[in-house]
Amino acid sequence: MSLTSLGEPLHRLTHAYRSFMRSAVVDAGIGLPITHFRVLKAIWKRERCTAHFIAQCMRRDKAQITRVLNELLGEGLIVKVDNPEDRRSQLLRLTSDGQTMVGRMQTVEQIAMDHMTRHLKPDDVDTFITLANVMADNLQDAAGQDGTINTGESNHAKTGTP
Amino acid sequence: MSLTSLGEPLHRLTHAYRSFMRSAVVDAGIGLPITHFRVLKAIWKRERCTAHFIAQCMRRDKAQITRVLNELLGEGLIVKVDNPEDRRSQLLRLTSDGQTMVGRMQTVEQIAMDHMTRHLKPDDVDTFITLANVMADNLQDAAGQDGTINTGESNHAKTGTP
DNA sequence: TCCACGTAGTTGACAGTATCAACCACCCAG
DNA sequence: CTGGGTGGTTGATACTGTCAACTACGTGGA
Repeated sequence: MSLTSLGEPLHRLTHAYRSFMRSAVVDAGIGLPITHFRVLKAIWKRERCTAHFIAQCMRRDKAQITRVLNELLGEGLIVKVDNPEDRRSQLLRLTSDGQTMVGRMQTVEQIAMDHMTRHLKPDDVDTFITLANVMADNLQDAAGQDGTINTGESNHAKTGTP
Repeated sequence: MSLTSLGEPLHRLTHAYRSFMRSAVVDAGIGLPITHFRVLKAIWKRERCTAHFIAQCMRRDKAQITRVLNELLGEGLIVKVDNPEDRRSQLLRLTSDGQTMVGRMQTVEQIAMDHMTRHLKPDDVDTFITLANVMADNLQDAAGQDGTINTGESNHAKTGTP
């Protein structure tokens, strides 16, 4: 039965993670969905961040990004400022509320990570991350052949802070 | 900052996997969402399977399971038969169409797995599965405790499939 | 210059996934 | 029989993901 035994553990882990994060976030009195936080974090990490960049690095539809950004805007967590290099786009920046929010969310995420990796050695966590990235690259590579996204760079969003 | 870098690779892999599977399924001319397949597979694997069992083993809300089952029923992929041991529930069984569908879907899933684990040693895949299961267990353990998350450990009913 | 084409972002529509709460029918212990 | 627990259904709602059409702007070539 080991044929398909990769998908199920992956679903299980993802579901457990999302579920844990969601309730932890609610417990912390934060009314922010996970995706919103991820977008917020991307803006926080990236100076000169545009909606396009977020859509690319998260491999999400730009439509979804637009909507998330509008909600973050409505919550006063970010602002858009004109991009002097391209009038079609705006640069995204955190407000001070946004910065505070990132801090709070990261605390929550840290707690989740601590629970998640309990009894695991840092080495194991590292291995996991590496394997996950390799697999994601493999899949995106394979999907790319079918005529999907291919904008210049190949896949190494190694979570760096450029 | 590498402490919190577990969530992103996980999201990335999950998204890539779901995305790949979705389009592969569509390419194969199968109009069945992933969740439906997972439920179907659970029924296929489990003799004497009930909705409750599926909800438990997938950790999903029973409401969602009900709806998925109704759609599978509508597609003629499963049937419900009275459970002689409990008149509240019905046993779920695949029709021959359902069996065929499981076969087709598994072919697709196998292709996804092959792509996903390209360049990886079987050992690596094994390690990944083990780590994913440990983390999922950790999170479910932690979520099992109530609200405020701050316990050592007192409960470790691994409920596991080794 | 002007045009055609590409790109950044927006909007609408919809499918799929997840969760909560109320509810019915049944099971079981007392 | 009665009351509390359980399996399943239904309604409501929110989150996530995707496609297509559209606006406004950027760029390269005639």
